[in-house]
Amino acid sequence: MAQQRPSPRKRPTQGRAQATVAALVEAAARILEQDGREGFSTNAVAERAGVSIGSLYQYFSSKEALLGALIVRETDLLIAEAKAALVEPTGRAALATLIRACVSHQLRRPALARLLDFEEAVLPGDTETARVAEEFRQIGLLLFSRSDLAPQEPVTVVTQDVMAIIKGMIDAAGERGETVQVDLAVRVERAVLGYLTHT
Amino acid sequence: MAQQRPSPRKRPTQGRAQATVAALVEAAARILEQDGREGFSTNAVAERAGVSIGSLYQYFSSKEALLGALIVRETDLLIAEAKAALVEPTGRAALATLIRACVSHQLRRPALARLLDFEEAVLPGDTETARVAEEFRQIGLLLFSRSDLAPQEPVTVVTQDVMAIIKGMIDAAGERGETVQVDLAVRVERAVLGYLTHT
DNA sequence: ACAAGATATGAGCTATTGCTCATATCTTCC
DNA sequence: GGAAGATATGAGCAATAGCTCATATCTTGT
Repeated sequence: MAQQRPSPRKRPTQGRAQATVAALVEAAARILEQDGREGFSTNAVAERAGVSIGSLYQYFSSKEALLGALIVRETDLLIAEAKAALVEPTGRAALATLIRACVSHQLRRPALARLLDFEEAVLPGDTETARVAEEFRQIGLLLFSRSDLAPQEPVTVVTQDVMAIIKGMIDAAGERGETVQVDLAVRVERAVLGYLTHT
Repeated sequence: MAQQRPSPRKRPTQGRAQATVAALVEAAARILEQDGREGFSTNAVAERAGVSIGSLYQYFSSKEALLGALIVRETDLLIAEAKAALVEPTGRAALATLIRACVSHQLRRPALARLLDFEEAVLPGDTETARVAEEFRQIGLLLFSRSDLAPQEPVTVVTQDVMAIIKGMIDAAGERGETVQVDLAVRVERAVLGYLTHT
């Protein structure tokens, strides 16, 4: 949606609007990171973005819509990284890539990622957030359907469990300020492989 | 604190206050379960508890204090169940017991447990909530210090990771409405043992 | 230069929030 | 019965929330 690119310099006016929208979404992210949900008011977001509340409501129908847009922005980022896993030759390599994507995504902005994880589960799913959630789920499903990972349970269950393990370990690590990506990735990988192969 | 018991029938007045406090805490739980954080207002809690806001503020210095009391109540429940793990003969049995405690605690009131997990991490830790958090952590530490679990990393790291795996899988399961405790416990156990033994 | 659409503004509305306090009602003991 | 403390009440305050709308400014094509 934001990725459409009409011939450049053609309608610079549109650029202004886009910049405003981007500023608002980023302001929302920063406020959530620094002050948490309780500080997340539309007035605060607008001020932080350097625009008026009027402008905020010109682009977002409600506070929730703004939060939804932020979730979509972040999840799209994660999906882009995670897709690299799909082209790996072996299931194991694919898993490692997926985990690295998740780890790097989470440790980039730990507080934000954690908060959005929670909020995503609570928010009444609008169409866009549902889309990205599903898209990410599909990547997992595809991965764990690979025969060389030999899951012992239905793929859907395995996918849910593995995603939960990854998310759980990563959230906790980010929460206590862990920053070394490799260490964390190695441990998560061990946990997931352990889950997949333990008899 | 609430567990003190002066000779019964001696000061029944105290009983009234205790009942009010309990009603308030339980009302808070129910509101959080049904309406989430956004519906969690002190006025709403008081009304649901069948008392006035005045009474609420007689026993809780702030909204956060009330939330803290709820967290303490729930964590104490979990700790009571989890302590059974400490007397198990083998490390593996202890692990299974701990996991079953967590699973049963989580599936009893899934929405509440999930929300409090998150809130506990965000809330400015007062003394009591810090106490229960530490008490629970100690149980984990004791468990994973057992030689027959043979961890490959520092115990503190193992404890954090395993707790995160348990919490992550269990939260996700509760969120999507899973209700079969045994199934879930088995899978969590496999994940944890896999993490502990995978080379 | 000008019309017209796109974009931005912010005072201000209504509703609700967390919380206080003066007052009232219980409960106990003499 | 009545004093005294414990407990309960709820109207209401200051602050803030989400959000609207009449108005202003900017941008572009002609």
